[in-house]
Amino acid sequence: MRISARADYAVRAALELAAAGDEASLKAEAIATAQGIPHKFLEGILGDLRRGGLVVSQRGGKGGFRLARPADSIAIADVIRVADGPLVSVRGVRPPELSYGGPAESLLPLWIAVRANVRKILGEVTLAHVAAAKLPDEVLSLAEDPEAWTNP
Amino acid sequence: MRISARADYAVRAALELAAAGDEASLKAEAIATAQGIPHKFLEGILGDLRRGGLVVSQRGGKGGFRLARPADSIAIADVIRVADGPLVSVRGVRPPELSYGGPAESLLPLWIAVRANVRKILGEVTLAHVAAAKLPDEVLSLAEDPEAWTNP
DNA sequence: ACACTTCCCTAGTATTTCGATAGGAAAACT
DNA sequence: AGTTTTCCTATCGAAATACTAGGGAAGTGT
Repeated sequence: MRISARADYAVRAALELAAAGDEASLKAEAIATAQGIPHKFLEGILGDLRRGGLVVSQRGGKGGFRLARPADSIAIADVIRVADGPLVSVRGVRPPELSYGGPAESLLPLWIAVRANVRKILGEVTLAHVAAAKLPDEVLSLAEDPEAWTNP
Repeated sequence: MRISARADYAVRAALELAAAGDEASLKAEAIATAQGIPHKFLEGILGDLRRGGLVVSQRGGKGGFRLARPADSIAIADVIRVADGPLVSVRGVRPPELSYGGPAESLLPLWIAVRANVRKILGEVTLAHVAAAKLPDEVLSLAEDPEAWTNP
């Protein structure tokens, strides 16, 4: 279960914009160096965010990008979906489109349960939450369990 | 956030073995046709499961594969880890090895929370649960919510 | 008008994943 | 001995991922 570089970069770029304020605009290059993201790659990702309606852009000397909506109205899940497609997929397809036979039949409800659990977190946490380092309590309590940080 | 073909296939193969009983053994070819998995690709995956100590193999005419331990002692998470590496990774690395700067600092605890939530499900559900189509109640109640099946 | 900046678009490359195929050695059964 | 099946290696191609390069379009400042 892996989160792609695209998704990670998209969220981090959106967080830089959220931290800059809903009015201010940042240049792609500034975001790239601030977050250590290859800047031409980031340009493509920002294009997706723009086409997805999450950011607006401005060309020219005083140009750059800024959020299209307030940071507390954009969930992390929104950013990932626009940049990277479905939040959770199995072999590239969404769980409801899968079909399993024989003893694997109950695998589908299992993937659905996993997806529901991921959605519950990423659909609720917004850019404003993360940028301000104030995660909701339920999320924080999950992350604070020392066992959650152990490796295997 | 994607579950790879390797992981999906590995779990389904393990489920076929679990359904066959802890004693019986199945040939790779039989598992491949039962689950519609490319059989040479599956051979490689079964090799990983063997090296990971989850299955044992036997060559020759009456050969095949069987589970190395009872099906109710093998979690879905165990199978995925052996076949596909870490359960959850960001850009290919495990969350604890990541480091974020600036407004993205709280992204790490967020990924940790997501991972903890995924673990809670996949670490608890065993091959026996799924093969018998009897998921634990907490998991079932997540999967039964109609909203969990909607697409976006 | 002109230069400069920054976004925007297309194309190209390297690596990995997924899947198919192939050849052959080792172990077990009939 | 001969068949079966795992096991190991190797390769190949298509697609996706993670970038890189170059140039055109839109905006700003002088």
